[in-house]
Parts: sequence; C-alpha cells; structure tokens
Amino acid sequence: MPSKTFNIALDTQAFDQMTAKQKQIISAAIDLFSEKGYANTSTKEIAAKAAVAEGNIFSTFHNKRGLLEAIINPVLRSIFPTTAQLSTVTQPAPYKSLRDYMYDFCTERLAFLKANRQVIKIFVAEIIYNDKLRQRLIKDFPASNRYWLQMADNLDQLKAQKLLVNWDNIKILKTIWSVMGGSVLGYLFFDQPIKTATLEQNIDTATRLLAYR
Amino acid sequence: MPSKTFNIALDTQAFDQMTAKQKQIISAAIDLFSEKGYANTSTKEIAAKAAVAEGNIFSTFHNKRGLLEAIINPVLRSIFPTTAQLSTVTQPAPYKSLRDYMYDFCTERLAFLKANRQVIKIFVAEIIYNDKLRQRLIKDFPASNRYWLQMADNLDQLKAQKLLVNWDNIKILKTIWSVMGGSVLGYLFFDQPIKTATLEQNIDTATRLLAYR
DNA sequence: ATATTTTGAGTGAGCACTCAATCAATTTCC
DNA sequence: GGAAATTGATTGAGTGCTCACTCAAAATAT
Repeated sequence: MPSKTFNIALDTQAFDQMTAKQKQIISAAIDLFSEKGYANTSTKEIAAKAAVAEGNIFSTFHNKRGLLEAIINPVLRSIFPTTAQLSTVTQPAPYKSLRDYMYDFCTERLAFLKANRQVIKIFVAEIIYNDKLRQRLIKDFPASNRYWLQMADNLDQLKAQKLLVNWDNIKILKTIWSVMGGSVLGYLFFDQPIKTATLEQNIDTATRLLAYR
Repeated sequence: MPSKTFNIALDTQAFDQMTAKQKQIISAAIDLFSEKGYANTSTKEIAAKAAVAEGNIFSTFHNKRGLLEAIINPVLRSIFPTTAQLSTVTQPAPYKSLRDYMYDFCTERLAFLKANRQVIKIFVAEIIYNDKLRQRLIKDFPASNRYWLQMADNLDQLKAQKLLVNWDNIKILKTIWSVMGGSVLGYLFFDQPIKTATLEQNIDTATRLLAYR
C-alpha cells in the first residue's frame, strides 16, 4: 500500500508520532469511510484492510467514534488553514485586479480540497446527522484565527481600492462558495473532475458578481 | 399523530391504496430517517413510533431497504414534476422580464422543496454512498419528460425575446441552482429558514448572471 | 527479565428478518 | 339472521448473525 500523505493542518505532529500500524489503520479507515460511509463500515473490515488485529483499533482510538474523530478533527481545525499553511492568498498583497485575487483564492482552496478529498467527503457526510459537529462548525466559522483576519484584511483592502463590492465579508465568502459549490459537490460526491475551463468560468462569474459598483 | 401530507408526485395512487398502518410506517420512517439517518435507525424503532408490530414492516415492504425505496422513489420520479403538478412556471407564458421568470421558477421549486423537506433530505443523504441511485439520477436528469421539455421551451422563448443569455439550457439550470444552492443546503441540513429577502437576493443574482448580453 | 505492544477468540447486545399463532373482516351455508 | 368457514392482515417472541468492544495470552522490544 502506498503511504498516504496528509496535507491537513498540523496534526501531522500527532500523525508523525503514530506507529506504522496506527497509520495503516487511519489510512484504511479513510479509504473505507469515504467509499462506503462510516455507518456502513465495520471495524473488522478496517482491521483487515490495515493488516492489523482488530483489537489494535480499540487500544489506540478507544472506540469506533474515536477513530472517526481522529480523522475528522484535523479537517475541522484546518478548513480555514492555520498559520503554517498560509499561501499567497492570505498574505497582504496589493492585488491589481479583483480577478487576480479570486484566482488565487479559488485555486488555493481547491488545492486544499483536492489534497484532502476523501477526508472532506467523510466530514461533509458526517455533518448531515451529527448535531455536535454541526454546532462546532457553525461556531468556529468566523473564528478569529489568523487566516480569517488576514483574509478580511485583503478583502477590506480590495474594497478600499474600489475593486470589490462593499458587502460584509461573510456575504462575500458565501457568494464565492455559492458559485463554486456546484463544482465542489460534483467533485466530492459525483467524481466529476474540476476542469480548468470550468474553474475559470466560476472565477469569472464570482468576479462579475463581486465587482465594485 | 397528525396525518402527513405527501406532495410528492402521483405516488399518492400507491399511497392512497395503503392501509392506515402502512401509512403510519412510512410516516414514522420519514421522521426517523430524516432525523437520524437511514443506517442509524432500526426497524424496531420505526415500528414503535408507528405503533405497529415490527413484522408489519416486512410483510409490506419486504425489507428495510424496500421501505427506504418506497420513500425515495417518488422523489426520484418527481424532482422534475410530472404533468399533474405543472405550475405557472412550466406553462408557456410570454414573460415580460427575465426576473419574472426567475421568480416563478425559484418560488415554485422552493415550494416543492419546503413541501418535501424531510424526504429530500433523506434522498440527498442516501445518494452520497448509493452508487445505483446516483447513476439513476444522472441518467434521468435530462430525461425528456414533459416538465423538462416545457421548461426548455420557455427558456428558448426567453432567448428569442433577447431576455436570456444564449447558453445551453443545462448550463442555465446549473447557474440558477448554483446561486440557490447555499440557501437550499442551509435549509435542508442546517435548519436555516430561507428568508424572503435572501430569496429575492438570490433571484436578483441569478437574473443578473443570466441576463441577455 | 521486564515492559510494552499486538493479537484474535470470545462476549453480550442489537440488528434485520421469520413465522406460527392470533385476530378481524368477509363469505358461505343452513 | 346467525353460526361456521375462509381469507388476509397483524402480531411479537424467536432466530441467526454481525456488530463494537474486551482481555488474557502471545509476541516483541528494551
């Protein structure tokens, strides 16, 4: 089995400290959960795919839900990336045009999506019926982490430059994701690759909707 | 328990022929599946909520999946409504403006969504991990049912009137739903009511994106 | 030799599903 | 009209199975 890379956040700390067998378990669980769903996957299956005894899952992750959380928590913490991941988008750059910014923002977030497709799929599916997880996401959404502040800075700057419409930042974010949403869902759940042309179209659309007026 | 109304399609034929107990089962299953998910709901629970013996579920619906399909199939058949449901939107009317059309279209589909919220939630959740269901949806999407043909007619007419951008109809539909998507998902899974103001904004946005140019 | 990790048969609980028995409505016969 | 017979719906204890999870023993590392 090829080793799985984890782009998600800095839980690589935790991940690096795991034994090989524990990594195998996480890896197998990600494959199975994302393919068949959490509820439809048994711990026996996971152990078999990970080439590990079933008991190993429980000595490491306490119970099945603990395994799920070990997979999901990193996503929750890095949907909005942490300091170490800051890309060009979030660094204060005087963008020449709104489209430039949109392009950077969308490609960066899409790279994150592609790098963590399986885990995000598990996360999204789980959020449908998991109230606590949903509450946490809603609560954390406008959290004052550095990423969000940085992004708000950029948006405010673009507004000052009269490149961006003068809406509040949440509404702007919602608009962007509304435009991207179809492609993202298609990619996550319908295995539709996001073509460059489609991405460009989405970026154009978002730019048009958010242009200064 | 107040009797549940089923706005979905004409499976009311089938539904009307059911005995009271069978209707109770469907109703209880819809409540439980939409709240906790199919996989997390036991037939014993359903029977208890329906005030019916567990065996009744199996004599009527053969197995648990049969019960799910009895709930889901009508949605699949009426995501695009059938003849009897045709509202103003789908009737050939010379719309004075693109916004008029958008308004009618969006409010009609939103009414459908509201009237069938639970069942659509079950359907959407199920489609994530059910390949066969997904295939059927993709296959049926541009099906030549009367609704779709009628809608295509309307769109073509709007194009001829130079009110609507000259894209192909699928792309137009995708654009509309992309704009509405955020509100729809929020309503389905986050219990966020769709405010009139938000709806109006969405309609404005869609109109702007699809205006003739 | 000791400590730690790994193992997998074993466990009770809960699952979807069965089926012989019971009940209720309708039909048959006198 | 009413008793008896027939039919079909309804019941829920019972069944086999799979599930998440345990733990004493075995393997491995120190």
